[in-house]
Amino acid sequence: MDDLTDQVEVRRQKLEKLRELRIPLYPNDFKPSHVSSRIIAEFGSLSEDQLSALTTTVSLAGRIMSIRSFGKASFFHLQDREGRLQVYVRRDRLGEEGYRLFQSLDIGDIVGVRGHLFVTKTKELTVAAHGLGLLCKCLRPLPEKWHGLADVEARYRRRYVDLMVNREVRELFEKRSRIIRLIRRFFEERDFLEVETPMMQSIPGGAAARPFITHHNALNMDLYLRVAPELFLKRLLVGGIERVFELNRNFRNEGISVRHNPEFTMLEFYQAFATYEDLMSLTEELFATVAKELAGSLTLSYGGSAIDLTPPWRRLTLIGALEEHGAKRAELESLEGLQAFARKRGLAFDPGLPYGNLLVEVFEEVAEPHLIQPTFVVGYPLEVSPLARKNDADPSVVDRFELYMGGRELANAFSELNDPLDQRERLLKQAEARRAGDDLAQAMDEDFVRALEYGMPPAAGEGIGIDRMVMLFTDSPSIRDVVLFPLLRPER
RNA sequence: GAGCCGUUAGCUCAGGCGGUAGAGCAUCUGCCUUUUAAGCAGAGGGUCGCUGGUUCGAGUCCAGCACGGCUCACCA
Repeated sequence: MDDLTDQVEVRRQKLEKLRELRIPLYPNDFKPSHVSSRIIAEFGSLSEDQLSALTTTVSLAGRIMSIRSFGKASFFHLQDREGRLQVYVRRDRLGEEGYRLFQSLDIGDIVGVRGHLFVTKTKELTVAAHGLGLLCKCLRPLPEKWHGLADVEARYRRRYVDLMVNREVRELFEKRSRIIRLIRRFFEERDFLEVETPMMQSIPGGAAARPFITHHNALNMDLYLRVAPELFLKRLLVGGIERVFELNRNFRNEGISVRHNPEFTMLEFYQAFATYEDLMSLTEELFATVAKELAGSLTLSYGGSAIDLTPPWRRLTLIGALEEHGAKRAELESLEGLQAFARKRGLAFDPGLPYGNLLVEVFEEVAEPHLIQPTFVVGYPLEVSPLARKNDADPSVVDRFELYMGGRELANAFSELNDPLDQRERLLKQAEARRAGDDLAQAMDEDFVRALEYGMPPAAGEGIGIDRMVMLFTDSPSIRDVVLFPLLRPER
C-alpha cells in the first residue's frame, strides 16, 4: 500500500518543484470546449487545407496516456471520457516556460489543452497546442502501454486503473448501463411503477437463502440485508400498484464463484391479472428488445456458442429435461426411482431429501449445463415453491418457470399465491423446517399474510438476475467482470 | 470448506539439474522541432508474497500461512 517506489518519489519531487514555482497544482477553473470524439466526428473528415483555413480553437481536458518527445517538440495522447486525441506541443509555440512545464509532466497527469487542429504527416487529426496546463498530477506510474493491466486481482482491486488503461472495460460498463436503461424503459412503457422497498428487513423472506445480519443501535435490534424484495412488492400489489418493479441489490450470504457475488443486482416485477405464462411472453419480448436495441440482432454469442433469442422459446418440464438425459419418465415419478437414477449418474445427495427437492437437484446437476438456448423450465414441485400458486390440474406442482440460457439460471417466475390461508400454512411449514435446522427455509412473516388477507389481485411475478443477463450480453465468463467492485478479501 | 495452479522491478514477463537476478515498457541523464510500440547513448531501480525447514549455498527443493485464479462444494 505505502509502496514509495523511486517512481512515486520522482513524481512527488516534480510536484514540489511546481509548487515552488507557484504554479497552481489543483486548479478547477479549466472548462473544456470539446470532447475528443466530438472533435473527431466534427473535423475528422476535413482535408488538410480545410483544416488550416479553420480559425476554430478547441480546448479539451484529459489524462496523458503516452508521450513521444523530440527535445524541442513532442506528441502526446490525451484521453478523456470519450476517447483519445493526439496533441502536438513545440517550444516555439508554448514558449520557454510553457514547454519546460510540459517536459516536467508524466504519463497519467491530467491536463487542459488549448489549440487549433491540423493533420500530421501520418494523417492523424491532432491539436497543435498554444496553451497547456496541469490540472492534476498523477503520483503513481500507469501500467505499461501495450499490455496494460493484466493481473486479474489488480484489475478488480484497482478498477480505477483498469478503467483508465483497458478501454474495453469502460465499454462493458457502458453497455451494462445501457442494458439497465433499456430494461427500465421497457417496463415504464408498459405502465409498471418503479419502487424501492426495504433492503434492511427484520424478517428476511422471498427466497431460500442465508441473509447477512446487521444491527441497528438505537432500536437495539438485528436486521437482515434482504435476500429478495418479493414480499414487499406483493404488499404493493395488495395496495393497488398493479404493475410494479424494483431494480436493485440483493444480498446473499453464500460462496463466491464465477456466477455468484454476495451482492448482486436483481430485477423483480409483478403484474396483476397476469399468469406465469403471460410472463413467458413478456420475458421473451424483454430480451428481444434489449438484444435488438443493443446489438441489432436476436443472436448473441456466449462462450463460443450462438444463442438465438428469437421467440418463442422452448418450454420443457423438469422431468422432460431429465428424459433428454437418459431418464425414464416412470422412474422419475417416484422418490425411489429418482434416487436410483441419481445414484446411476454418480450424484451425491442427501438421502433424506424430499422428492421435489431431489428432483430439482438432479435437474440442476444433469440438465442445467446443457440448456444453452433459452428455455423455460416448468413443472416445479410444490415443496420447493412456498410462494407460488398451485397448478389447477395438478396441485403437486406450481405455476412456475425458471429461465435457463447459456447453461445457467437467469430468471425465476410464477403465478403468485394469493390465498392467505394456503400461504399461512406453507409459511408455517417453512418455519417448522427452519426450526428443524434447515436454515434456508423461510421465516413466518405475519404481516405479509395479513396483507394477503386484505386481498391480493391474481398476479404473476418474476425475478431476473441482472448481472447474469449482462454477462450474457457482454460474453463475460465471470460475474466479477460485470461488477465494478466485486467482493474480495482485504489485501494485506 | 476441498483440490489444482499462480505470486520475480511501478507494469508485462523470462529465469534448465540448487551456485547469489534478467528483458521490454516505465523512471533518471544526454542528444533529437511531424512522432505514434519514435529513435540513439548511458544510468538507477528487487525482502524473488510471508514465515520456517533442508543444504556449504534456496527465486529454484520441502512445510505452514496470506492473497488471487480455476474446478468442486455451498447457493432448493
